Amino acid sequence: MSPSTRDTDERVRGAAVRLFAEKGFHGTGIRELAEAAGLSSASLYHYMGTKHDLLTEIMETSLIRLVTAARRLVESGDGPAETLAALVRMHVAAHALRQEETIVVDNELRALTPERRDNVLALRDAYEHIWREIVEAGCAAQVFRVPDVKVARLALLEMCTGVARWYSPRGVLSLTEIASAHAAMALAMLGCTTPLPSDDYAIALVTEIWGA
Amino acid sequence: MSPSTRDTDERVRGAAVRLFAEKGFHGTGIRELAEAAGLSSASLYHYMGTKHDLLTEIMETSLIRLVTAARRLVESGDGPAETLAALVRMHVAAHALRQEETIVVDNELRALTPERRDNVLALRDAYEHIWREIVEAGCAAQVFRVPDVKVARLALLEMCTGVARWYSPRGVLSLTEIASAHAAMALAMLGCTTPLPSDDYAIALVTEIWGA
Amino acid sequence: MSPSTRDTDERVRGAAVRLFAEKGFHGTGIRELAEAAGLSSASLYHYMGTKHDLLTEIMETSLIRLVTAARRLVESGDGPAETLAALVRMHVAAHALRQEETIVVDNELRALTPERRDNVLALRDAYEHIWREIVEAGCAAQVFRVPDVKVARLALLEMCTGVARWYSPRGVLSLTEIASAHAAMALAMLGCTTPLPSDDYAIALVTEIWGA
Amino acid sequence: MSPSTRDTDERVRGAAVRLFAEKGFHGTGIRELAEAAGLSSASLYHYMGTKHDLLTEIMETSLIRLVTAARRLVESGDGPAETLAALVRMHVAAHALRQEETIVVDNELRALTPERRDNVLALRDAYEHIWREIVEAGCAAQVFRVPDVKVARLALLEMCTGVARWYSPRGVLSLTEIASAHAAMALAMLGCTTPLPSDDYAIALVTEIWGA
DNA sequence: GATGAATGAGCGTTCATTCAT
DNA sequence: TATGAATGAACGCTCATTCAT
Repeated sequence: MSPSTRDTDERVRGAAVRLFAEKGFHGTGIRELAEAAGLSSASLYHYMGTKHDLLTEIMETSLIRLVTAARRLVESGDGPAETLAALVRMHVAAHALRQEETIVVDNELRALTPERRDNVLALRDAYEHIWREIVEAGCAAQVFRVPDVKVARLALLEMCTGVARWYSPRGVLSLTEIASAHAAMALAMLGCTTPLPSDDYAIALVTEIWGA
Repeated sequence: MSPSTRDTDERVRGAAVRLFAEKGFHGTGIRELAEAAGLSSASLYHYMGTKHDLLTEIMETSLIRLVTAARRLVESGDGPAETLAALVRMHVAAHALRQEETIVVDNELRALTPERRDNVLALRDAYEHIWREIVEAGCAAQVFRVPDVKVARLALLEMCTGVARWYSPRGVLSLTEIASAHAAMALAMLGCTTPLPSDDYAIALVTEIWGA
Repeated sequence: MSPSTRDTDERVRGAAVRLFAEKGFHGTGIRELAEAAGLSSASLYHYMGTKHDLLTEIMETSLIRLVTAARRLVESGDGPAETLAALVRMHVAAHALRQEETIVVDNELRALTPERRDNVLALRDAYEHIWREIVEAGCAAQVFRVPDVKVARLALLEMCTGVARWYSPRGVLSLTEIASAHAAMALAMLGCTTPLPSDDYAIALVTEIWGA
Repeated sequence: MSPSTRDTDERVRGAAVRLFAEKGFHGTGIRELAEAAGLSSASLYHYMGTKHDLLTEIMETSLIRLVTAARRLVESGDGPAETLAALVRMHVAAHALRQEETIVVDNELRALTPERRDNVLALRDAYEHIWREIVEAGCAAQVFRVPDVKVARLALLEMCTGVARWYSPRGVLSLTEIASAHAAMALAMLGCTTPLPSDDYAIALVTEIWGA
């Protein structure tokens, strides 16, 4: 596979991510995608299977990276509070830096065929499972105090995922500031008032795993 | 207009809300919509303008109701903490009880033509403006303490809106419990530790405005 | 049949004539027709059979009137030149005063089903037969001198029929002047230089047969 | 563009000209057109823009050719009588040899959108302007004597255009004979008795400009 | 590797017409 | 007499995909 082939592969993938995020899977036509990738619609099929395959690949890659990052943080984590803060920072950074991919993951589950949806859902469940264990561990250790463990976890994830829906790289706050604010609010939500030192490791992990 | 006409109107609207929420606007075909409403695709056009008109109406109605409810709560609110808790309860209740409509509002902005999107965005901005004023008032009065006012407001809304994405009427927690948990977490996020009495007024308001 | 029924009948017919002339039979929708007649599309069907029936009736009525008028002129005619001039005046007057109906007759033959087209063609042939007999009689009597009898007849009719395509009641020339000019040119075309007195009988006949 | 592409282009155009002439623009369906061109309805769209675009192109091409031919004749014309005879021969030949295209031009103006109609009308006006100048020049030079200049011009054009409505290549008269008959009648109509030599240049010009 | 040509299926929408009220 | 409601069929057009070159 020549370098230019890989370039084209990435142009196609990039165009798909952008368009699927902007217009949705069903709202994006194959010709539109081809034009955005600088190819004819027939040529597109040298670089992908079907439109559905492309979507599936995007979603799976994105979720695998999230799971990978989360596992790394959990393995090297100190206590529940520190680990949860790291997860929040990582999740926020990923949803800000890879806004389009994560939006696709969040919005286009419904566009998948049942079989493929199951695969993707398994990945998403694996990711959420990591969060659940931390939240539950923190509650068990009475580091966290919440009205309801499950509701807290879901609310936490929705809050952090939402960053992808409003983040702009041109905003006044830096990504580090936004991530720290979320970490602080997350711990506050969980009734944990211990102040934590700022730490950019989780953000660095995102850039490592997703690429520059 | 006979009663059966209004019934059919509502069947069409109901089918649209359900399908648009489930499959997305672009993922829902006119014939599918017609079948769900128990009509031929031609008959559908007695009860709606275009498919776009139907989407627009759904989104606008939903947002107008949210704005109406929010204004009522703000007008009758005591202080920032009490008002914010009421807003949270109302928003959560609306997103749980009217899950499908609110999902459509959240996901299908991009399916609107620019002109109509502007209208809908103006409504959404009006709604968010109400939240902003409460959050800012609470911060000014030092009832709330947050890392960043804007980030806090956005995170809060994402957290509460997210209920529409996971709520199930068959869950173990009652809606009141979920709403209260969110109110408590919201205030915790905002650094406000004063305990608030539970209050079902905001939820009752939702059922009043949206109908049983 | 009440007077108002006849009024409505005529409103429907009038709207059809106008719209079929302006937009063509296939270019005119039944709802458009209903709106122009001030009725709902369902009510339209109290005043007509099908859209095709309406077209057929318009065309047949128009051609029957042309045949009637032509026969009256031929029966009371003096010689070929006088009779031909009268036919020209009548034809021009009918195509100016009943511009829309005659345009429909000329343009919409193709929209008829074969069976109905045959009926209408028989009427048209009857009308053209009258012209043919006059032209041929004039040639036989050496009152007319033309390069080719058939070509002359066809050219004559096209010239006179064309009036419906350009006549405007707001033009500077009166209908009498236009009719006389055509009569003069027709005779000139036929190589007949005898000057003829102007005579408004043929025009009066048109207003008599077609109504005011 | 391969030869077969051009062939298909012409098959599509040819089918459109034939069907639009026979059944009218609104009376011709896309599937009917596709079948006549030997393609699927989807493939049709490789060879045309919209159905309207196709109609517009047919009408504009036809009118541009008429204008081109007329200008060539006027530039090389001797006097008003000779030039007018040449115009008549050319117009008649074009309307006989390109019967279908000219019928489309004459009948389908109303099917165009206002903007496109304006373009086409400008071309038609340019063509009619050429005729007007010749008729007026002949009248000014007292070569022609007519009841009314404008009426004469309109009648002349209608007579000659009408050829498209009745000409058949299987008729007993040759095209040259028909064209000459019209030239003679036209001059007679205009009160011009000078006999003119027959001349096939105008007809040759038509076959040159329109193709064999 | 790249694409013009091709298409069956389906899109959202409108058609002329019928019928119960 | 009048019309809302209803529909099967068709409208013009685009879809994702394939394949020969």
